[in-house]
Amino acid sequence: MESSQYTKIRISKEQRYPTLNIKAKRRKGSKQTNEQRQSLPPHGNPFKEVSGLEMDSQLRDFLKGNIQGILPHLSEERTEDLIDFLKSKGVKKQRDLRRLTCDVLEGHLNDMVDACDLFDEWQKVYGEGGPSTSRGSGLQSRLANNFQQQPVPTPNMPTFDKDSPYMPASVKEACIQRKRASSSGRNQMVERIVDRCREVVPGLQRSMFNDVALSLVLAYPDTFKDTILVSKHGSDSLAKQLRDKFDNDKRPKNSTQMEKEAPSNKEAYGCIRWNSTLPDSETEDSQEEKRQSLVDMHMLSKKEWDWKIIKKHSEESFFLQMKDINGP
DNA sequence: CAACACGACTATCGTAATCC
DNA sequence: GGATTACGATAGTCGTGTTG
Repeated sequence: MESSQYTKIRISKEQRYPTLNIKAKRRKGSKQTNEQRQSLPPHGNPFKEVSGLEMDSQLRDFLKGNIQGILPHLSEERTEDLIDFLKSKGVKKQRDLRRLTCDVLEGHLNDMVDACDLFDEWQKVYGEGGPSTSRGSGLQSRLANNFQQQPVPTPNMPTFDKDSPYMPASVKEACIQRKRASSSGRNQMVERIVDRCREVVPGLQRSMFNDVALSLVLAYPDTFKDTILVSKHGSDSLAKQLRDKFDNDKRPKNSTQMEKEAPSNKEAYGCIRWNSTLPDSETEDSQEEKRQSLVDMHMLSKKEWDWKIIKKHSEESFFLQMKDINGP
């Protein structure tokens, strides 16, 4: 049941693109995706790295401002307490903040939402993609066991791991035990991830879920990787599941009401309510002449097409077109 | 070198399948 | 049986190779 559901959504690329060939695959490497084509704003770091931040007072000031910026409701006392906690976890530089998981933060704050907000913000700003200034630090080695493999963050997209509050308990357990996630757990996870992304990513596009899926598959291959591989990375099913959820959520909830409000397709195309009266300025012959001129134009090469005439005659011969569609 | 063909990919939508 | 999920068709864009 469960496996068949997963198999069902795995569409072979060869099935979908029967003419896929090696030559084309070779080109793939240099291909630019649609989202890459779009000129995304640079992922700037609002917290400019300050040299000498290792100094205690500077780091404290930075952390205080940063935390209060993300969690303005947090009291002075709790903020100071959190700063001490962060320092105890080996945070020596701003970028060390990216090493803290939701689980670790929630353990101290006892607040899932606050922990998640901090985690998301720090991942967004100091995500794994950037160069580390403290590789091999005590913190890193302490936190390294939290992941089988560090998830790959996508710029502007939140990062999800087994400790994320958006991960259902059953899926988290599956990740830990390196087992397949249950169908219901996986669906629940997909729903939560899509919700969260929609919440925090302005201008979210379905293609952005490819990286989220890839990130999870890389981190937890036993739990999420396709059993029947379509591509090398094996994240196609999960990516499609996320995209489909995103798509389906965009649809109107009350389809029956929408159907009542919207005209039927036939009516939308004017086939039922077509006004069969010939315009005053036109005759059957003039309509036929325009039709013939369009046919003649079609016989020519595209270079010779006169678009002004095509547009004009197409509009003016609307009566004849409708008559041909609807009959006399 | 422009025009064209083709492949890869995305977004959208209708609808079948499945879930609850 | 309604709601949700997933499949597949279609249209469109873009990059690259081929052709005249």
